[in-house]
Amino acid sequence: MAWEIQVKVNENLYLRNPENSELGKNIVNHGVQMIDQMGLEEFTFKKLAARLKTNESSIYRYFESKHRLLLYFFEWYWRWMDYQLMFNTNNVSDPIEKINILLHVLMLKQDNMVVPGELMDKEALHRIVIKEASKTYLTKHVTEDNQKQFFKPYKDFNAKIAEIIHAYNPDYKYTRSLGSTVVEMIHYQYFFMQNLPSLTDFGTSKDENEIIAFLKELILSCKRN
Amino acid sequence: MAWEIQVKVNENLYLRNPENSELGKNIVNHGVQMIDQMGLEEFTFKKLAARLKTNESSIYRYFESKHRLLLYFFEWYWRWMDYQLMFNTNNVSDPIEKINILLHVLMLKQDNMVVPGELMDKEALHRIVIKEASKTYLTKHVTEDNQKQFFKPYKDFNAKIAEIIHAYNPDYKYTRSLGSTVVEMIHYQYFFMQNLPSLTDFGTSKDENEIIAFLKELILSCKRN
DNA sequence: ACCTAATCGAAAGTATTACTATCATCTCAA
DNA sequence: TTGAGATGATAGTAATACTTTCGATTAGGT
Repeated sequence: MAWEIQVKVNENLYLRNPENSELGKNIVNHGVQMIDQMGLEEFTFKKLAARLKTNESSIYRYFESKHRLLLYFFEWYWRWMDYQLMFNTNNVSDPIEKINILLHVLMLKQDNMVVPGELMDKEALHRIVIKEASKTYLTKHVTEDNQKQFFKPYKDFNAKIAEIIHAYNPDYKYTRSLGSTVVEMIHYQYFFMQNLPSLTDFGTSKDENEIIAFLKELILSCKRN
Repeated sequence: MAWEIQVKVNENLYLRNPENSELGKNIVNHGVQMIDQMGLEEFTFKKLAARLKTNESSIYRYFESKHRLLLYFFEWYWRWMDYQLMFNTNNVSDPIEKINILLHVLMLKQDNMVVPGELMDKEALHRIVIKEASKTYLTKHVTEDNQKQFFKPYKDFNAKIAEIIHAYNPDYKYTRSLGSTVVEMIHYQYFFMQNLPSLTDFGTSKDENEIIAFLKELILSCKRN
């Protein structure tokens, strides 16, 4: 093929690069499927090994723990998101249109860049990020993991949101906090809408577009007139 | 004493009411301390039993699992918050002042109602809620737990926030979602400020009052002029 | 074709967790 | 004084989250 886009993940997250072997690719792809289906707590390397008809120890040769595998997905997701945002906002100069695109990218409602040969199930990954991502940093070793740069893609993505908000609203003081609010809330409002609907205004419609509308209005209305 | 205020927790959360015995009270009070100090994942009933110089099995007679104990704290916290909000907004009619009080209550910066004989460490509990609360509902059995009404106090508190927002801004369509955004974000922004500061605008000052200012402005600016 | 290193799978082992079950003791209220 | 309820000690279970060892297979370089 004439070109290729590759998501490059922090090397410290794995022991052996899963991209470089069939087994590695299977671990990642089936890992996403399984965590999506059974939830992070039920998921074990033993079960994954059984599904791949291999041995637990083989998986441990790629990832030193379940937590690192989750961090791998988390990194992968935000690097991919970063690319999607860059791609979809290319040649767009209107700040409001950029905000609009941002929200659609975050909700996985953009035109997906199809990468040839790419096996990662983006929808399953998106569901994992919604439900499990906060478990990557709500731990007692956040600081350590942060020093190892495991949250860098997430923080970089946030910085880009802050920039977009700044372009729309240069006098606003809380661009970073509003940015992280939007990212977290696009996931939480979705989760609440599905599971604890009275915490949202979308319990009846269960329409993701309403979440986008809510957050868009939230960002736009922060501008003083 | 002439009066007493008691936080009443859903009976399905415990096997034996911990309020009714010394051991029960110790489980609850030392449980809060330990989870605060070592984090939820490190905390076990065995360690708690060792600290109380009792046996694991005795603790299991009060709470059928660690998760239920966490839910107990979560319920307790939101019922107590509910009382604090009611108490502190009593006789206040100005909507903006109510919003202000709400944010200070949520940040534990209100005048604390001191309940005589009350042992629960509110500051430790508050830290637990910041760091561990989302783990109560980001599970595969949310729906079950929700049916058992375990999230009722949290949802009730949210409904009150929605009312307060509505009183200030009657035309606003997203009162519930904005309410849950504010509650979640007062905790997340605090956590980010301490642990992943680049996700906020408060990394340098580390000042909780700035979080309150950010959220206050966020709520107030949603009103159309 | 041959050697070597890397990779893999199988099996077993370890420490810990999250419980459950049994039983003896202790206390306190009728 | 009797007996119900609460407690404490011990033991046991199934599962998790790994680690270690070892032998077989495979792949790459000369």
